[in-house]
Amino acid sequence: MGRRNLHTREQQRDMAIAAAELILVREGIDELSMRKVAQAIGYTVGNLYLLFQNQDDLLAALNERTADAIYLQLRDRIEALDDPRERLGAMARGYIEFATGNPNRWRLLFEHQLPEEMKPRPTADARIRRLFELVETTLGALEPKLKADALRMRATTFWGGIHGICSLAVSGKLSWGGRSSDYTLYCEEMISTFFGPPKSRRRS
Amino acid sequence: MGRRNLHTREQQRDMAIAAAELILVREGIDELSMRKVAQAIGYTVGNLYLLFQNQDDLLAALNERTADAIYLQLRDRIEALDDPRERLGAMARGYIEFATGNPNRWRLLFEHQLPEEMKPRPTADARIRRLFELVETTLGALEPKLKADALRMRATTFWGGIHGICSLAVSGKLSWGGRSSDYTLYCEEMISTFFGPPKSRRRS
DNA sequence: GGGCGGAACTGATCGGCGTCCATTTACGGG
DNA sequence: CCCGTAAATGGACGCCGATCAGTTCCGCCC
Repeated sequence: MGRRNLHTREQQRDMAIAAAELILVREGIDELSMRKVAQAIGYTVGNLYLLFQNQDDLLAALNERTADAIYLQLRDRIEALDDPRERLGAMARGYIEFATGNPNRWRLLFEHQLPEEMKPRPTADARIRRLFELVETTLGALEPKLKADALRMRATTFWGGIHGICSLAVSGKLSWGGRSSDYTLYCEEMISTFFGPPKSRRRS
Repeated sequence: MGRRNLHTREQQRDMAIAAAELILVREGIDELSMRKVAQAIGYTVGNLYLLFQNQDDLLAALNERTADAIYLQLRDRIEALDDPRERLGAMARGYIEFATGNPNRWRLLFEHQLPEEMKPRPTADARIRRLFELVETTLGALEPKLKADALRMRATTFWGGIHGICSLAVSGKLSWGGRSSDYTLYCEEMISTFFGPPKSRRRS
């Protein structure tokens, strides 16, 4: 076969990323190969390299989707909430739920190191920064007395802590320190430690 | 060549693990292959499979060494300290310093997922549990009023938070929330949040 | 409408990988 | 001295990421 023109370049890119995401979710990171992606979208391997620079380029594009998905999920969780304290809790819970509910996507985003030469990916970094700024803004509403530097520091530390819970939960290593697998409990403990006990304590 | 008897099985295992660690540190995870390890110790690839069940088995053995190294480093850091608060701080700083100083070894230990069928590795899990219990014991000395369950919970949450700082630092993603690359600052913030300001505040 | 330039896509190829196993080597007991 | 057997080899297999000369056919121009 030669020229087909069934899909535009952009359509093919989208198809490839979606197919890669499906393979990632269903079969795991190790099973995600360029050959499988190519076969899934009905093209050859060589053609994939006209759409992406290399495999890591495809993975980076996939990671952008994941970052968007997390951002949107957190945004949905907080849009009906007014209290900053509740917002931070909802965001933390949403983050952990995404990580434990989509471990492969989460791991690829945060634990797969891209080679050095691909570092300058402004769009990808911007997606994560947007996610982080959501935390920083909400935290700023809760503790308005903090200066910009202190606020950034506090937000980073807090979110790093939540991120650590996710990291251990996803890799199944939280159980090393006990038996409980309800990661939300650790999340609540982290929130309480940073921001004190919840305002309205439910009975029992 | 056939039978050589230059080294015992156990010696060959140790040589292979040491060689793998060297490659891991010098060249990174992606460059760590069975073929390179075999060549480094002067044997063939096939012989490696008489020493290890497969590549993940070798990596698991390597990870045990890393866990030991972290444990010993933390133990060294705290043996001259009496105050539990200072001990926790020293452990957290030691953990972060190990992670940022040995990123490849740290990543292999915590971010490389072994396949399901290798899950029952009692020795490996015990090494990590020993490390965690060091935290839990020290925390118990600082907050003796906590019951066992609450203590475990608090220790897990605290260490998860420190672990998250490490995770973001190692993957270079802490800078997403700012510019500071002094990970120890986040560490101090986390400690202060959990245990209050340091007892003896140095001037300035 | 016909032909042709070039875009679109293929598929064979390369080197490297993890894994396996039939074969070869040489040590040590008889 | 010789032979059984443990020790180690090396080549084979199927998969991987990546490359690129070659093939096909769309659409423009005359």
